[in-house]
Amino acid sequence: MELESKLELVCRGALEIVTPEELAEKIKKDDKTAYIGFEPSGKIHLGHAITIRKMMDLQEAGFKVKILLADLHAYLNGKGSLEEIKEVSDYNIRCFRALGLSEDTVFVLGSTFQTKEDYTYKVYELALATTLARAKRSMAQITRESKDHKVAEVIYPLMQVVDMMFLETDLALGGMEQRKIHMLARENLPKMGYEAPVCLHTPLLHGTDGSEKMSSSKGNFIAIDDSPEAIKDKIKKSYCPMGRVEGNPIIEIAEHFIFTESDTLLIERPDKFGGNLELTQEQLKDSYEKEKLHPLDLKNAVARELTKIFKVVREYLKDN
RNA sequence: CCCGCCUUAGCUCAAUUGGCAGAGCGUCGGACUGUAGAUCCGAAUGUUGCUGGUUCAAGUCCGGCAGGCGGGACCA
Repeated sequence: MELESKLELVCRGALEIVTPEELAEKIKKDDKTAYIGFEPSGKIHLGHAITIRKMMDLQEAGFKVKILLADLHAYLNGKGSLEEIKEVSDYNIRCFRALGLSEDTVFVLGSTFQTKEDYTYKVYELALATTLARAKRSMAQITRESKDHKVAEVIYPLMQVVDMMFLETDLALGGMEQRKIHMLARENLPKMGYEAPVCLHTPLLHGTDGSEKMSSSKGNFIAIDDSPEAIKDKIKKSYCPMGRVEGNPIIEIAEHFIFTESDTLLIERPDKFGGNLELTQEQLKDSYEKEKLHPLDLKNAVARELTKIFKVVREYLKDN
């Protein structure tokens, strides 16, 4: 693949790359590794899927992909006992594979290396270099909601920074909520003798309730293995203001999952509402904004396509 | 280690001298919209942190334990 097209592929849909210049250099390397970490979660949803798809782009561009099942991080974030978390992580690996990552994807369970002596010393070293305020700030969008803040909360970002070093990361991928931790990494890894990774941030998907972020804890997600009925039901219940494209979860789903696979979306609607339409992404946004496309018609079309797109995922998970 | 205050619905908090455990938010359902939301109705929700006691009767009083917050003490 040409360098230019690799770059284009990697950057497609990214909200931010720190920095594009460094990426252009990294991408020339023969051996290059991209990493992302996930706290094991009971449900893998569309938000996760956006980053996994980006990882697939990176694989195509020649990156070796490492997925961290951050069991200790989940533990530090109060998600349950280590044993429960490990169990969920096996399910998560199946989900990630189902989404289409290649066979040579490396899955790493965090606790297998995060308790090693040299790792621990690096965490301490970073702990000494990082102010409390900075560590807390980096966790603002990640920490489980609670007013009783635990020390665990500030250990978490430090470990994440050290992870990048131990996983020999050239590129760290994450949603925008990861950016403050990533910046902490870029600032401090060089001080510890490790070249800072390029950071690539994907947009966050709004929750089906219209809130800032889709997250399993808030129950405002569509899971990648939701049944067609559940998908339809959740989309029907979703926040979707007439004429408003900005922050509209249904429009976002169309953008990220439908128009990435096909150029147009078929809107089926009764003749009395204008009959069927076939729209490109631009046309869809335009008609929606002008209120020429009704939210319900949009929802029906999105639910139909989303069900189709995730059929292979549901089937993979049934058989594996 | 000691002292004080706190712990009630998913969340924030009420509950008189001990007398049927409530509200707001959220959730769910209905109405209204050709979606959702907003709005208007309606409903559900509890081992009152755990435990022992006093009492006809304990969220409330007494003891113990746990967790949280604040202070004190210890620092040869």
